[in-house]
Amino acid sequence: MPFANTEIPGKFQAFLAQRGIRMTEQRRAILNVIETAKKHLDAGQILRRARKLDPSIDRSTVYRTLGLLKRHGLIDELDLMHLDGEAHYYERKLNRDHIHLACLRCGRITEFVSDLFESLKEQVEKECGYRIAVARLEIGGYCSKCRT
Amino acid sequence: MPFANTEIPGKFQAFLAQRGIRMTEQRRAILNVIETAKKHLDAGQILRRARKLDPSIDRSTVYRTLGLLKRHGLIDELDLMHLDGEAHYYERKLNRDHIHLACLRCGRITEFVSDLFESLKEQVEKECGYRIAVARLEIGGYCSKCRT
DNA sequence: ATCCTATTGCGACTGTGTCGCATTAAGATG
DNA sequence: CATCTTAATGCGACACAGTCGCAATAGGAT
Ligand SMILES: [Mn+2]
Ligand SMILES: [Mn+2]
Ligand SMILES: [Zn+2]
Ligand SMILES: [Zn+2]
Repeated sequence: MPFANTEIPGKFQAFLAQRGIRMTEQRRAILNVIETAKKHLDAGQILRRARKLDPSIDRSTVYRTLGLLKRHGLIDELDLMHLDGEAHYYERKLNRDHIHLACLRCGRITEFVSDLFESLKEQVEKECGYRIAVARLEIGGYCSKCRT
Repeated sequence: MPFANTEIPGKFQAFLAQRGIRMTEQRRAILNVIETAKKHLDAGQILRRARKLDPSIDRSTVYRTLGLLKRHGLIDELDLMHLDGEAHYYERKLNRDHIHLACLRCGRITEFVSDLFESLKEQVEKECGYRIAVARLEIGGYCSKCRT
């Protein structure tokens, strides 16, 4: 469940328009689904929801759109420890990065923001000489309720 | 390229024996491949290398053994940004966790150890109440040679 | 040497993600 | 508004990772 939506929906569309990327009926539907999602969705779930807005949308269009959004840094792709199958999960990128914790017993997903994480990324950029585009910290473990 | 091998090969076998897990010809081959690997390998690569030691080994045995090693916390599973296909990569777990950086242009993989990373994990355990089993920090970006 | 059962190979299967190609429709232009 | 260019789509076929049930095999305890 990505963080409270403090963003105005429609941001994606504005961003892409500014870069001269063509807006289609299908893209509008997919962007809408992702922007308003209250949890992490995989490609199949995105497809099903988008089809409620535009029933003609094809699976491959979803994948192509996810590729587009990834390339432009608008969404992040997650494994969430592949607790159920091999699909990847997507969420819109917000101002601030966050960490994902997945409980290996109950499957609960927790999000966490940390200044230490920001410092760590800075350290990596400096000491490894990388310019970071995506930073994914995913943790598998046992939540307070499931700890033995 | 996992870090310099300061570990004695055979550790896996000893560990599993101690837990009363049956050792087979096939498992010995697979463990050997993983323990002596000098870079991150995917399941297909592990299979091909293991077959040189025991040609009868089947794909499913590799996957089952990887599952076993994951469950016992002996190996880590990585995406490495899925730079080439959807396969996952494996490496033996060492004393110290490390971060993976993947260059989105040249594909180079860099490993990095950081105390900040250790502190961050401690913070997460405390503040989120999780007992961490696996912590994966994977970064996609541009290495010093590829930065525009 | 015998026995129990965990592990294996096999084969068939599921599901994710990709791609080429003919068709459609965005949106720029006049 | 009609025309035109070309990016984007739907479709179908595909590649490939990973899983599973089942009968046969072999570890290793006795
Ligand atoms: Mn993955
Ligand atoms: Mn590594
Ligand atoms: Zn839990
Ligand atoms: Zn590079």
